[in-house]
Amino acid sequence: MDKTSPQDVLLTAAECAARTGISVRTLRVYEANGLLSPVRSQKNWRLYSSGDIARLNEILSLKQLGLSLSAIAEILEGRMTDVGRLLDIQKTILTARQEQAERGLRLVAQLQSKNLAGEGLSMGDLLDLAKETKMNEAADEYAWKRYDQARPRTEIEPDRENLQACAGEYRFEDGIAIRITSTGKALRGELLGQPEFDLFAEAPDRFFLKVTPAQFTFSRDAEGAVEGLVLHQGGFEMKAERCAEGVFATAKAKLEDRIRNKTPFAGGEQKLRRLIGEHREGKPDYVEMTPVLKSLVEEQLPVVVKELERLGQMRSVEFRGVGVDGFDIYIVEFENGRMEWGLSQCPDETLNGLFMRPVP
DNA sequence: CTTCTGACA
DNA sequence: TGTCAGTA
Repeated sequence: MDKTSPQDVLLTAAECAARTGISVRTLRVYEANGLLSPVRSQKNWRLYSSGDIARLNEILSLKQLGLSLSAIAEILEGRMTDVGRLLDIQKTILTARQEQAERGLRLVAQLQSKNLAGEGLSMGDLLDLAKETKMNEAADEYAWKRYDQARPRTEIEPDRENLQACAGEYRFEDGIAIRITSTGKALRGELLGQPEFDLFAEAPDRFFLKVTPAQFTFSRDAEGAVEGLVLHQGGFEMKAERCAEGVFATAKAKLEDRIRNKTPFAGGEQKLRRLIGEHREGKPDYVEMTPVLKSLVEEQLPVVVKELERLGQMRSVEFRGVGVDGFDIYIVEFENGRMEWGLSQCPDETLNGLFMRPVP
């Protein structure tokens, strides 16, 4: 079922695990449940093809929706049409919601009787109730988006005129510019500081990337002119509006200047020192971060906190230069070692990138 | 040094 | 799902 062409890159179990953020053990479990079937090397090592990775992404998305491994196996293996698959997933989501509503109702009944008995309700009771009634909708929606963004897609023949209409420059709400060009047969996209990528059509105004699970939808105004786009990635949807030609080139030139002249973001070092301090406390300030970065930071926080604990007091912070991707690179010395930190920010100064790694 | 299987928590 | 033993 999985395509494995000769030139396909094959990942070992550990590499695959690292890339997808799950453990080798988990990969084995999925395989045992018939969800994955990587090829084996002569040494009997598992080798994961890009097809396996795609399938794994789909499995992980379905799992986020709360489906059991056996349910996922059924969906993936049965010759379920797309419609059948969607109905199945919707059913799972709605069932979960129903169960949650029932839990909420039980809680309400409990609190009502407590109230009637004149016992008075505590703040904790009310908070429980609020949590039970409100919380999960956002989580469901996020899980659904992640699934929809990660599912396999089918390419269609793009319409020439449509490609031309989509081409142009756009700016996201945080000020980041993106350039879309038409080759006549397909679209290419370029985000500042990142390699260009191809966009494949799956619908007239909807395109997807093959290198990573992400899609673009283009929107039109009343006259039918393309006025904006939405980037769907990582469970998020980021809107951008068409902007003047040349904005991208200007931003690119500015980045190249920063790289050449080793110019850090204004106030970058102070910001970094503050961030490291906050990470040490396990309480980063998310206010000045884009939503995407926030979720990334939240995800890696436990690991970072542990690492900072090991490293001890911060000794010094030294700016090294600007990377090709626009990240300011700093070397941070600690009592027990050193780390490299990188940060990048949008034109409006919100933080949109942060990475850290230990260096020898 | 890494992966594999199987077992147990 | 983490971890351990005993191998290949």
